[in-house]
Amino acid sequence: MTIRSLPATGRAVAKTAAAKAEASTGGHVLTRLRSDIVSSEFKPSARLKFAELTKRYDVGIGTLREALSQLASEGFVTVEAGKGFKVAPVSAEELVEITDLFISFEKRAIREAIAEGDEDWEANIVAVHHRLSLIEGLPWADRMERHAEWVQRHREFHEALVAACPGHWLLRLRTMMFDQLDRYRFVTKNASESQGRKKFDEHREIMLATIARDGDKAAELIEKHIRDTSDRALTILARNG
Amino acid sequence: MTIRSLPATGRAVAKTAAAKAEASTGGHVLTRLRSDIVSSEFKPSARLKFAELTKRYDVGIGTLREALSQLASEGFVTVEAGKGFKVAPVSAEELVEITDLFISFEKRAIREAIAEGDEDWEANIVAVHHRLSLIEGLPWADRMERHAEWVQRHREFHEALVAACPGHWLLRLRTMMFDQLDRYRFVTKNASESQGRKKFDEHREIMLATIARDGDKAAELIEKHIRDTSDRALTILARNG
DNA sequence: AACTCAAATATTTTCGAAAATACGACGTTG
DNA sequence: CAACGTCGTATTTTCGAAAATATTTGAGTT
Repeated sequence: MTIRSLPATGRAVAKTAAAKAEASTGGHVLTRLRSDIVSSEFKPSARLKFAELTKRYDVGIGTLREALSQLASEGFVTVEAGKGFKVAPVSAEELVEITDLFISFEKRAIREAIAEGDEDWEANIVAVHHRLSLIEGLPWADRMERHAEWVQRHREFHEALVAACPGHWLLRLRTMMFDQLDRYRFVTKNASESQGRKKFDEHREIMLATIARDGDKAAELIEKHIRDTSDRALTILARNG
Repeated sequence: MTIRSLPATGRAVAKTAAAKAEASTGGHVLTRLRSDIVSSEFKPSARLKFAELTKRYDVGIGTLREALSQLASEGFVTVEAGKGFKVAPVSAEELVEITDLFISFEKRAIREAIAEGDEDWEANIVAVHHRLSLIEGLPWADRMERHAEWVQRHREFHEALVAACPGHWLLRLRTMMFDQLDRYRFVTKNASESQGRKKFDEHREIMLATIARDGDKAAELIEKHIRDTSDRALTILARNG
């Protein structure tokens, strides 16, 4: 076998769970399907018919079914025996609950990460935050252009913060809630420039508090940060009915 | 539409999620597979080959694959693309973490249930507790004979306690952790008669505190109750290596 | 019109054959 | 003999035809 590639930068980070899933076509369709639900390509409560989906993603029925049942256990779709799959509905109540759960997990996880994290953990946070800030610091038009990339880097940033937390299940549940929040965050994507600037500052402050190993401050900043976004999603949701 | 059936007893409880899953053969094999993992029929870290499983459960490969991927997102099995499925390993660390998470969910859920629960909720708790006590009050030999039934009724009892909690995600995560704990509880099934008597008493006390709407007391009793079982599992786990 | 029932249609669910991939055995080479 | 590549076997992964199930349509009845 030939050498696959020289690690260009020093980014010796293990492949993420998401990247691993992408290896197989089944994992790929799972990712695409979830992304299409998050981006409301498939509207809440819409039926997901195999006939349509096989054409759209060009995969077999079996593969699709596997992806859909996984999304069902993740909570993105509902399934009723004999009646097929539907996109899970969204509601203000659910957003409130998911937000509360996510915040409680994230706060606990970051405290533990701060207590346990080593120098690599710290360095990775700085690196990933930098990547995020490269997009967030852009002129507003460019920033919006690269929204999809921003979502990815934002996720990586929050993941890096808690990566040193030793509780695997805590991280797992945290990620589950983060994924659910994505659905609601999506409605806030057309934010104002001032909102964008605010996020930029918040991320830097969170990063600094974490590096300074100030668990209380980091937890408090994160709570504000998350709740603020959720509150905006909530008002948008209320406006649309 | 004709009357479907006269509710023979007063048990007007909605069909449980588990019962719904059993409707399809896919749901059935999922349940059996999970149960076989919980009961250590398949040992932790053991490979799960399709050839073997199709014979054992007499279902097609596709159906099995679907069940296995769901168990993967529930955390009972692990999956590596191209290498198939394995039973998830168990460890003392994991037991400690799962116990902590479950207790935090259960305590929060029961407080909310006590705040929100109506008379039907109360009545159901009394009924389900009675069904549980019918087995727990049996002479020890008979009690052990019906262990599988006990597991089911024990689950129903704890589910009934928190059923009035309005947070769907909280209940969902709670159930996830409860299911995981089942794997570890299994090693404690050969308990002594005195242990059995203790559980019998604890369940009655929890039931009474809940009916009396004493959230603090109920939460405290539950924490002790759960932690006690986990601690015993922990010592057994340590003894076996 | 309102209701029932059966046939026709639409959709899901199951299954295992076929393709793709991983793994081990074995000979070859440096 | 260790490292490498090749072939054969074991296993997983994908796919869509066929069976099972749900839904709609429409003719017949009250």
